[in-house]
Amino acid sequence: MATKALQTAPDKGSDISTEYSISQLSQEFDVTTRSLRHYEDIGLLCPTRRGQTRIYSQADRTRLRLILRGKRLGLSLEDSREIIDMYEPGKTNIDQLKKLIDAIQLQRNKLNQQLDDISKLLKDLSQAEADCIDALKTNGNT
Amino acid sequence: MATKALQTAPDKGSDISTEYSISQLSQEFDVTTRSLRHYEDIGLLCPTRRGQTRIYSQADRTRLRLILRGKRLGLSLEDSREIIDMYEPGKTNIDQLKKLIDAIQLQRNKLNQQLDDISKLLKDLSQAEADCIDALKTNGNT
DNA sequence: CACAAAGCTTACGTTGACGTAAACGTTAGA
DNA sequence: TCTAACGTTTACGTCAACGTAAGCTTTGTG
Repeated sequence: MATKALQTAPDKGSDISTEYSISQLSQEFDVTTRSLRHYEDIGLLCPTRRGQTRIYSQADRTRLRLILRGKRLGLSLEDSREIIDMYEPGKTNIDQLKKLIDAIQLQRNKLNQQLDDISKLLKDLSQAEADCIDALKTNGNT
Repeated sequence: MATKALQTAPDKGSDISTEYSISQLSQEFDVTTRSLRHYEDIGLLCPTRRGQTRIYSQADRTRLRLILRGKRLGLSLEDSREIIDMYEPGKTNIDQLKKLIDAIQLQRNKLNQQLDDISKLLKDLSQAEADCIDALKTNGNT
């Protein structure tokens, strides 16, 4: 099913405790609790509650991972929301599915552009580094 | 030399006119003139002037390309400044060169992380797409 | 019991990266 | 000559993504 991407491998370390407090998640992913609450404010996360206290599930944790991956790639939270929503079901409407496939292709194009950008940047860095080392050799003993 | 990365191939189309107005650059790279002036405000570009009017050189054009590439990768303008400065000379100081090499390695690590993120995202997208198509087949005739 | 640690809400503040408007100078063409 | 197109500066506005502070409840511990 389409939800597969949001399910994580059973996590053989911490078996039963498939629950996380806000500070746990905060520490694990090195984000502030403020950010986690913010992501909830804008509907990117929706932990359940025990009383007032937020309880994060495995799915929440996975969503957070996707959010942060998106951030590393320079996506806005809105962009991430779109992408994350791609993994969600409930899009049984055929037109929606077709639109979704288009959106996926669009994202793919952007990512491929990024791949290209990165490979160029890596090349440039290598060149810059080589120039540095060269300068060190040439200049290092004057 | 270390400036090599900032020099462009002689550009066999427009030979002599190695000069660009702000609107030319703006159109060519699809950015607003406001952005170009902003990049200058924060010292990322420094076109010469004819009177008051900005004149952009090939080097400026290349710097702009690097800035925009950085943006596509989600870098802040400050990050881009650091990277761009890596290509600059005037770092004849040996300690600076060594620090530079470290900075380059750091950037390389970040980029490799991005590569990893992207490949994962691409995989996820493929999976989501496959799920979509599957849903279309299964559901398309009910 | 007191009090520190962790949680909560509300709400104003901040930073980066520009957008937008006002008010003005220069130059080419009808 | 005048006006349309392009250029300039100055300066306030905006939006996303949180930071930060205030004030309050809940919970475990010496």
